Amino acid sequence: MDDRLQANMDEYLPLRDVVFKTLRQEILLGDLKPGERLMEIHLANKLGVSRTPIREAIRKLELEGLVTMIPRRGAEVAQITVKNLQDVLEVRKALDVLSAELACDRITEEQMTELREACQHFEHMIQTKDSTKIAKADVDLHDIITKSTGNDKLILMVNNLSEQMYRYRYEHIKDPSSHERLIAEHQKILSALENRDKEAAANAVGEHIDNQEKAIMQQLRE
Amino acid sequence: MDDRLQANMDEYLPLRDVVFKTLRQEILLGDLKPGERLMEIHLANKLGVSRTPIREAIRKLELEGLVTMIPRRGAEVAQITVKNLQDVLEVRKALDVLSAELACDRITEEQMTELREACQHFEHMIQTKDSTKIAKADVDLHDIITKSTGNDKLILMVNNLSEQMYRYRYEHIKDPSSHERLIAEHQKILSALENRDKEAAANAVGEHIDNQEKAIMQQLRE
DNA sequence: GGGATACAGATTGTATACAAAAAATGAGTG
DNA sequence: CACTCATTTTTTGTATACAATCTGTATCCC
Repeated sequence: MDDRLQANMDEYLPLRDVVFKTLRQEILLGDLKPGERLMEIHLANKLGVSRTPIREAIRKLELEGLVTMIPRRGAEVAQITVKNLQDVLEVRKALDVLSAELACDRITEEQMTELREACQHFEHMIQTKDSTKIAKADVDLHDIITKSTGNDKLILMVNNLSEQMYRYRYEHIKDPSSHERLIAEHQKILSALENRDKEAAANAVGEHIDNQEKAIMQQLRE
Repeated sequence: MDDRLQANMDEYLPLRDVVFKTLRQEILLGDLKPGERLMEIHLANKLGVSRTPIREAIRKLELEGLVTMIPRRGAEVAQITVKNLQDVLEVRKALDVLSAELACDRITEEQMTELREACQHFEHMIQTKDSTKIAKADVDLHDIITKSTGNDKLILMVNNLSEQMYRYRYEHIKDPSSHERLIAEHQKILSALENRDKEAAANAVGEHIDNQEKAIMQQLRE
């Protein structure tokens, strides 16, 4: 019926995973708004599947913290409070700093090259003024650093934490006044990694997150 | 108004959550061994429920990294490798250090008292030589510190990470030769928090985890 | 004997049916 | 008019049914 869901038959994906990714995307992009109820039959009809895959997807979203379960009332998109965001950012800062420190020790020359390219690519995307592209370039850049630690658990957790802030960070990136600062901060991180200077890397990443926090909090006051 | 009614209703737990907790416990305690297949009908019969709650529980365990999914073959208990444990410990160390630092700023006098009591209780439990009790006392003690940060996300993540090592830590605690060292380390952490000395606290917790890592790795070589 | 193949059983993936609870509605009463 | 209580509807929670497919085994052919 809805072949949108079975796009590539080559690689089989259970419907629950398709639904999971779809719903997560919609939440992160703000398509589904905080507090909005996720009703199973409704979603099932909308996506052209039965309730079973929907429910299994919701279980994952629940553990990821993207939806809140109310017993016998179902799921709703998690309400993100200021306190909540601060908590997430506090943890994320610690883990991103850890990433940077580990990366100093472990990043390969190949990955360094990749990182330099990603930095340049980011600057190009800034010039396009296309927020979606800028956001993607930013994510890609940070992914390279995280991946270079080789710590799978860390990669998983940092990704998860980052995702929780996508909707806000996206708005933040829209603001052109921050663009120059972002480029400078990336540059700082890059050169710290090039010198394999853990302390500098930790400081640079720390500041980067602090600024991000300020921007998000500023934006939340509206 | 009907807050009391709701409070009474809170005792209800969906079967999926019961199953989730049960399976997780069995995995963490080593009752279900790494590589073991989790077959839905079998588990459903064993726990006296249908496949539906089992499947939903497995989806959560999957996201938590406790089971691995093989498409169209089902779930199996995640194989824990040395690399895997090192990854978890690396992250955990960063978060426990963060906890200690935040606790220095935020712990209340009441919680400090609680912590002192927990320390004494731990020493008493050591004397009983009952590993289960010692393990519980140890968890309680660390929980107080984590909770005192007031960071809900941090609390959640540290708990999750700790749980991943329960099976190994338990064996570690059985070894009486480590008991004196554990007491000394707890004492060190306690006094650092008493003096609200972030650096000392961070160091003490860092060493604590390092030693734990050594013990677990030692034990894994058998 | 070795290997390909077809069939049977087991197991997951998905849909649907049924039960139980919560929310919404509406009628009756003070 | 407000308020309560019963009834209906909606929605979740759980169980079961059906379909797809993977695995193992036995058989047949070379």
